[in-house]
Amino acid sequence: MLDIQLLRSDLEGVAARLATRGFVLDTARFHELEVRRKAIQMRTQELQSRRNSASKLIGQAKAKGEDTTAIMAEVALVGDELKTTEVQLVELQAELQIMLEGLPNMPYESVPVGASEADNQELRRVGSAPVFDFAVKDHVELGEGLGGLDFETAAKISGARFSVLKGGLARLHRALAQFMLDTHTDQHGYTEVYVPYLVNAASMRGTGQLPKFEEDLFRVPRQMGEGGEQNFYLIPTAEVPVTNMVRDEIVPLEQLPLKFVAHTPCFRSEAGSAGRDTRGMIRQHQFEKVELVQMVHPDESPAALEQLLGHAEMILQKLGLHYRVVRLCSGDIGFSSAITYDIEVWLPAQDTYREISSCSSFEAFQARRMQARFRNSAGKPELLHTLNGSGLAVGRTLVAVLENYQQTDGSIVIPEVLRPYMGGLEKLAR
RNA sequence: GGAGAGGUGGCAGAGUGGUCGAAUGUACCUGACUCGAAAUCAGGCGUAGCGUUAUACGCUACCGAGGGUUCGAAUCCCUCCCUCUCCGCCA
Repeated sequence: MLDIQLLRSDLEGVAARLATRGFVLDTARFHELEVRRKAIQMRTQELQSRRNSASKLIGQAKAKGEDTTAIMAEVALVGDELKTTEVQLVELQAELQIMLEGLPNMPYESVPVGASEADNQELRRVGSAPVFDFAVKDHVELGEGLGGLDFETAAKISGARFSVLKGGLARLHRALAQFMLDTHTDQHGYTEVYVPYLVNAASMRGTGQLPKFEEDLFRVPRQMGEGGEQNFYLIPTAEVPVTNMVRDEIVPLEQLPLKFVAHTPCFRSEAGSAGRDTRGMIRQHQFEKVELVQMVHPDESPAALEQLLGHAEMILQKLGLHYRVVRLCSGDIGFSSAITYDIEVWLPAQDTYREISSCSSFEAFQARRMQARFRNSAGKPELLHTLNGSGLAVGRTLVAVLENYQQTDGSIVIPEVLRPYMGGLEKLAR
């Protein structure tokens, strides 16, 4: 959520910055709502003030045993008008709130202006693509050849966009997650957290998935007492539960920065992506991710994003995988993001780079929604900055390892850093 | 699933229809005393919105959440959520 004060003081400036990401801010409507809100709020508060002082007088008069009919008749009139204006005020503020929650974050100045993926900026390539002297297979062929990847059984159990892993492949998948967690906790200073996979609507609202993107989520209806109904949502990323740990909190200054890492499953309905990446494990309804989350002092967030990006990159470097870092353009960054770097890993079978991590700074956008604050050096509560990034998407990393470490006979050489997690095994073969 | 207790400022904890944004204690800040500290004494000390661009002033809202009664609600009524204790069941 953007700061409403900023919209009030520099509406055109905000509109201009949102325009760079293809969002049209209805400035006339905002202005109109604000004018009405201001008038009604002032009137309401004036009436409340009169009612309060009159009520106080009634109390005093009654204590002395005096007659109060005249003043009570007067305050009744105030009460009648107040009933109307209070309702109007609530409605107006709700309208403003809906409008405000529908506004995406403003991109940083450094974010290249562009309309789509095609305008993203490649920053660097790290490592080099492996050279094969045979026809490479993709991860589906490799996995099925090893007898460890089974989409048919997954389809029977659940449906499309699910997978079953078996044997060495299942273990390799687990090894990757363990390796990532250990690296981030031991070497990068993150605290591991275990969090709920079902969260309430307030948490989804806090990180920006709700109200706008409900169709991307799996909703789990839940009967509450006396016909009440309240939904749980399956998390689409650990970002949601982990970032919401600080919702409605005031963190002491000396505890900053907070750095958390969590390994969780992620659930996405993939509405609107029918027909995209239907083959293999690239785009699933359920996948595992190791997520890095930081809550930092506002002054520190640009540097923290660079560090966080480096932490994610380190995993690929240790795994010996070739990748590139891309700065997303204004038209391609996510709703809540002010700046996003994607890490794209080389997939030889597709002869292309595919996203394996997305690292973003949200500035105070999420913190404002969540009322996540810290106590600054003046002792006053101030909004935190939140950041997160995948470190990394486990399923896609498995795909990358399979494809990049394949041998001519269809076996897979296990990257050295993973071998301790594989009982010393050096190679996956049928 | 059953029974009971409870949710109030950073923390503890009083308040059961009006003078309560809220006693008191504690923590914290300032000052006095002191060479300095401790102890003691005095004062201050919630969040947010609006007027208003303003750490100053005024007004408004906030006592788990939402609704209701009332001229007036932390306090009374209704619904829900959460926490704790005991019993039952259970990975």
